[in-house]
Amino acid sequence: MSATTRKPGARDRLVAAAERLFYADGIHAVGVDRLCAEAEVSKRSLYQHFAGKDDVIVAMLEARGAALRSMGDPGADAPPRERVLGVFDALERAAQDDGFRGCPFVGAATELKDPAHPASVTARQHKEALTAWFAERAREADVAEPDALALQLTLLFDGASAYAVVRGGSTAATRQAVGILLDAHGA
Amino acid sequence: MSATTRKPGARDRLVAAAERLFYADGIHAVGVDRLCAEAEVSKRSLYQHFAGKDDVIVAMLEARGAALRSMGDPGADAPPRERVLGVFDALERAAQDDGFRGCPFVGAATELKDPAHPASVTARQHKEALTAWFAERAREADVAEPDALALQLTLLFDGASAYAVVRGGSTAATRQAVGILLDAHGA
DNA sequence: GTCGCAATACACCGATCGGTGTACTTCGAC
DNA sequence: GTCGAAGTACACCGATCGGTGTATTGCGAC
Repeated sequence: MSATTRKPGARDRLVAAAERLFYADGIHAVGVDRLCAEAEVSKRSLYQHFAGKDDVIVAMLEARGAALRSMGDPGADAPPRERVLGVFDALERAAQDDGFRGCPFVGAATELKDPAHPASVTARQHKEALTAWFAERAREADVAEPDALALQLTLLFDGASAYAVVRGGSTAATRQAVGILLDAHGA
Repeated sequence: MSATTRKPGARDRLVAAAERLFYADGIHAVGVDRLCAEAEVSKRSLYQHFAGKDDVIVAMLEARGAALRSMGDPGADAPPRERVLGVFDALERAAQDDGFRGCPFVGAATELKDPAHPASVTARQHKEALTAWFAERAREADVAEPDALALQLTLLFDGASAYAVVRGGSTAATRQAVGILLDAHGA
């Protein structure tokens, strides 16, 4: 028990339920009643912990972000190229699952539409963090244009996510494209 | 007035309103009341032309598809490489608009979640058509692996769309990546 | 033991959801 | 002139939406 939070409690269960339900069925499709029921938390408690549904969405994305940060990373001692490929391997693995619904951040921003929504801001920050992580690996590999390569890898990442959502599963063409870009940039 | 349709009528106005509203605010966020109001069509008429809201969604995607088919295509007499780049130029132009909300097909499939939903099927078909179009251009350019290249171009297309939605605008890295892939495949 | 906080149960709010029933108007074809 | 199809107006349905008010309970700290 930390100094700020005395109990593990209801808030965490709400966030966990939000991660599951919002991802599986969509943010608009899940009402607060169902969310509370699934979390086994009273509606009143929800509004003691959060300002409203929008606030729950943000908390859910932040929890997702923390969990996803080091998704398929083999570790800092591995060569940068392997670490980059590890991320795409993890995505490919996740995309095989029937329950895969794409990147939750892109999904939230897409469904919310409003770029000024707090959750859209969180989504933007997460994507920028992913690109920055790619750029660090590119610099470690002494790439001439690390930022351009990082952006392109992010495009492929989100493109592969969209592919999985719309068509199901994954394609070997993704990994090939990653290799081509890496080679072209001299990584 | 054609032989099949005697009047321009209410159905077209509903589809047009659906294209605008569903794209701008999201499918779940727009109710049938608002849809009818915006189309200046009575609610009763909607249910005389469509089986339900889901049916309107499908019709809206089909209309979008027909409009988008030859989006930025300079024409069949242009070299295949230019025609491919033309599509990405059109996307880049569209992404500059403040109202850009990504590919409507990916957006619909993302928001609907259910892959069995008729609209999800329509979305899948449209994406497959785009990939097939890329593959035709690749074959015209005598590429060794036309299907792989076509898939990769589709990944970049959807990745760039997601980029615009989450971060706003477009990036020059997209066009560079298209060039790299085209070169690597010998197009 | 008792105080205070976290959490609960549950009724309730106005608004909106997708969808329907019924009666009326408009208008072109014949 | 009349008939049928297309469209409109509007009330209505049960369900659900996000959110609140009120009263009660379980439980650890002191």
